[in-house]
Amino acid sequence: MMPSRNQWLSNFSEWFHKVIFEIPIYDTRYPVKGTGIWMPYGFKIRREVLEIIREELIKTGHEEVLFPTLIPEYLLKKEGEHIRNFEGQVFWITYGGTTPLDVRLALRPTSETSIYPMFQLWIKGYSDLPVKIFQIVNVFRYETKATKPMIRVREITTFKEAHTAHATKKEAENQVREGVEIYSRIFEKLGIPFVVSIRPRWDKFPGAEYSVAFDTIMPDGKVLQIGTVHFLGQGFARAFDIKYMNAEGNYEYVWQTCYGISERVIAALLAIHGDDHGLVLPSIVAPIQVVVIPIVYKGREEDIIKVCKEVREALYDEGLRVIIDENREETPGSKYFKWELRGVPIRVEIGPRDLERNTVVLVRRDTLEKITIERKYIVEEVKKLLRTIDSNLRERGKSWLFEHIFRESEIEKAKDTLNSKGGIVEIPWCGKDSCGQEIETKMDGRILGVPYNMEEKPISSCVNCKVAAVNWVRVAKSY
RNA sequence: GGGGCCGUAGUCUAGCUUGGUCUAGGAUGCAAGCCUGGGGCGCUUGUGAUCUCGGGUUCAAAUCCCGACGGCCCCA
Repeated sequence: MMPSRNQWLSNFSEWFHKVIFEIPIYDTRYPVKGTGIWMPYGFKIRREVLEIIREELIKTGHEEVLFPTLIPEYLLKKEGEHIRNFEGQVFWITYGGTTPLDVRLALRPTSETSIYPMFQLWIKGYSDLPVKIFQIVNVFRYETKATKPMIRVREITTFKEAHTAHATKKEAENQVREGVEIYSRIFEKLGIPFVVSIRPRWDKFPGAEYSVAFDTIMPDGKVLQIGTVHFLGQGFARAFDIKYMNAEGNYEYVWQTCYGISERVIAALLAIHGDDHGLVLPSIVAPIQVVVIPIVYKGREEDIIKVCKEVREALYDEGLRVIIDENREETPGSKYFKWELRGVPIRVEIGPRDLERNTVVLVRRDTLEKITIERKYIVEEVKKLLRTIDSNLRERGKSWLFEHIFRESEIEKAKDTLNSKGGIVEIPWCGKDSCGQEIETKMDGRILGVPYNMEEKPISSCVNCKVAAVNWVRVAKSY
């Protein structure tokens, strides 16, 4: 029996709330708008995700650091475009105890303006470059729209931001490409399908020359931005006077990039693989990869528990995260629901029938398919099945995404498609900002940007102005 | 930025329009016991809400009014 996806599909918001509350993963009842508590199970998933992110960054030469949360007002205001876009959403500390502060302190909305003054001190010569650092911190944004757990929050608890500085423009542009590759690998590992777009000028990161963004499609058809990579050029370097001495003995501004991922990636991870029974977790991030459930009948308790423990040991010795749910007060059926809700990839059932035949029953979470195997093959079978489940999830995620990307060459049809099917609609675009913004209004959607790394160009004309189109552009309803 | 809706045990919810019958009903959860045990079993008993907070109207407020806080939706 394949698990249904009716509620997941038609009432995603409710599904998401219910799942994160009941497991629990994240408690939204804390009385400050837009904040929440990572509960133990959620925290474990978060930690596994962060480990993947760390690993990919460290592997590519990034070093982890930690900057202060507070930014003095004069630093936050150094880069004009940056502050103009953020000032509406900055939380300010204006008092120290009962004393009004002479210099107001901002709770960082992002860390460029706290990190780059230090770059100015650290970078003197060519040999100090490139700098590639990252930190995983909380940042604060006074969101005025309705908040949503993990997706739109006022305290972003899990903000991984990488910052780099380079001697040449070319190097920095290569770094943007590396950033995109790193993020692609991370999402691939998590089985999260994505598209990469170059954000339109009016939607780039404030202070950047251009921004590349990763988007995924949620069950309700709305698009969620799950990662961004920004080419900063020399704008911040000029504002913060970050210079190095080149071979000719002249000072030159560095070229910079930055890129970020937040807990939205966790929201996407939970959402994309889920179904009406709850979460379905890829084994790489599952806090529990295998749960052993004894089917205990009177008089056979000890035998069954003994075999369960042997199975647990065997799997544990292979480095798997495995537990036995020994609770005697709860029926097996109730346990099935409990662990399915939590997305445990494999359930092992062992009852009297299995004892007699030296078998065990494996149940895979993604399809709920039951497989009876000989007990002696448990380790190989479980490992194999975990790989199968992971790749199945990844493929299902990709199919979901591709099934929700449409192409239209006429604006009314594009709007209809977007409204009826959701997802992403690709349309031919002349490339002009004014046309782009008219398209957003006419389609009642948001332009995600033009596809990153897509060679193919449209042959038809711009959906809005009918001038020859230069690019496909992606439009979607977004979070 | 503009407009609208909502807030009752841990959770979901009835009651609010037409103030009094509410000592606030139900489900779920939780606790204890019996019974079960290969898909949320059943039964018994118990537990839990100064009706989000503050102010106002009234003889009387969960119910009407104002504000704050929190949640949700729509439009730009």
